[in-house]
Amino acid sequence: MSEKTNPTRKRLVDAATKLFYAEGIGRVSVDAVAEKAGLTKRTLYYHFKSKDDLIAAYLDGRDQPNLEQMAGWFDAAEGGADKKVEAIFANLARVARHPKWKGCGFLRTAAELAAMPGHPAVKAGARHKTNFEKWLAGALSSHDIAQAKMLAREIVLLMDGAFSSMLIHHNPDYVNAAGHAAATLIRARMAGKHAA
Amino acid sequence: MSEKTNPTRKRLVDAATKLFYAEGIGRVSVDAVAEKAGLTKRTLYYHFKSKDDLIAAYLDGRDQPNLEQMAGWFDAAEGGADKKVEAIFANLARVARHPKWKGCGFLRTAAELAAMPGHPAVKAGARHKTNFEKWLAGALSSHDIAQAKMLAREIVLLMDGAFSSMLIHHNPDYVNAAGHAAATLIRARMAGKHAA
DNA sequence: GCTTGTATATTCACTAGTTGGTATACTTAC
DNA sequence: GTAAGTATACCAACTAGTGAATATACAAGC
Repeated sequence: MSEKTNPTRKRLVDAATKLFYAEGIGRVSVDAVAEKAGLTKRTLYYHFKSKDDLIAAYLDGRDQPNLEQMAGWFDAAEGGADKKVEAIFANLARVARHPKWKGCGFLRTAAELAAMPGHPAVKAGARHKTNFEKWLAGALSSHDIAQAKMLAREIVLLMDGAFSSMLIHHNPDYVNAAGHAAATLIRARMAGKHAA
Repeated sequence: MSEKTNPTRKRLVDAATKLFYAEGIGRVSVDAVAEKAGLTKRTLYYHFKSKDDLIAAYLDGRDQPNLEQMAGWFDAAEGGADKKVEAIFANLARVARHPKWKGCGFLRTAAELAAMPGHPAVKAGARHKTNFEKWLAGALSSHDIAQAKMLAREIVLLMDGAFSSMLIHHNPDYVNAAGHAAATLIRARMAGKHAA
């Protein structure tokens, strides 16, 4: 049985995902994850060699679903690339209003593990952010946007800034402002198609 | 004796600042802070009613020094507002290379305390970010930049995104890209002076 | 069909250390 | 003497991780 589809392992990762995202990795004990999964801690340690290993599995498991969420919002929006990107931010501002929303799990984990830069979970976060940036660059260039790579990076920066600002202010205006800035940058490139 | 200038209290806040920033608030015990300050834990609890209180004092103490750092970089740079803002990011990219750099303490604390949105330390972080945004809006408008408030918010978003991206990728290119995007947005307003 | 062997999967009970916070007593300055 | 400040010693709860036993699944031998 594949490591990824093992049902017990999946139950543990699902439980870890809910708890780690809701409370933060440092505030959730391994016992709590095992109990949430309806298993004992010893079983957890059979499937994961350490808590750090479990944290990395949690973030690895969020990579694809998150990318699909973003791509779904982009594809569903009407209009040009500027409107489609702005729609991602608008959807983000909407879901961020929900009381269960607690920011970007990748960024929060990196913040908690700042003292351990080589931690596998930080690397998983970096991979996800890179994947998102690459997907966005591809989506922009297929909409005939000049300098899609540079633009994608700028939009990622605005999005991570939106996550952070929303987390600290609890005010969706910041997310919408980021979306507006992203759309402005895109339109500047749509018109000119030359470097800024 | 004022609460802020009490020397024993200051020793404790200084010790907390170093440890909390270096390790993260969840990974530093109250005992460790007391020991770093050369005092006992009981003395710490005489001056602070809880660890949460100490965390808030740590962030409150960073507000002014951080603002002065940013303003210093801005003032010292040659050129127009675009160059001055870009200089802030360039300095950020420089200091972020230092191995002791561990991101923005305000954002990291908000990330750790995401499950406690009303926590006094999160509020202290929000106050600091608001102070910075206001200072930046004032600095931009005194350089004759149109829509300084909107622009200041966009730059703050880019900066928080730069902090986050740098923390997860450990690559200063992200910080410089954010500075470049900020300068681009400023120049767009310097030329046109009309809404985007 | 039944036993046995073996690898996988799970549990119970435990450890050694750390945590935030406190009860009590001592010291110093006025 | 008294009040502010500091220290010693302690607690009950919780932490990540482990040792040893057990349960389940499945195949081989007969």
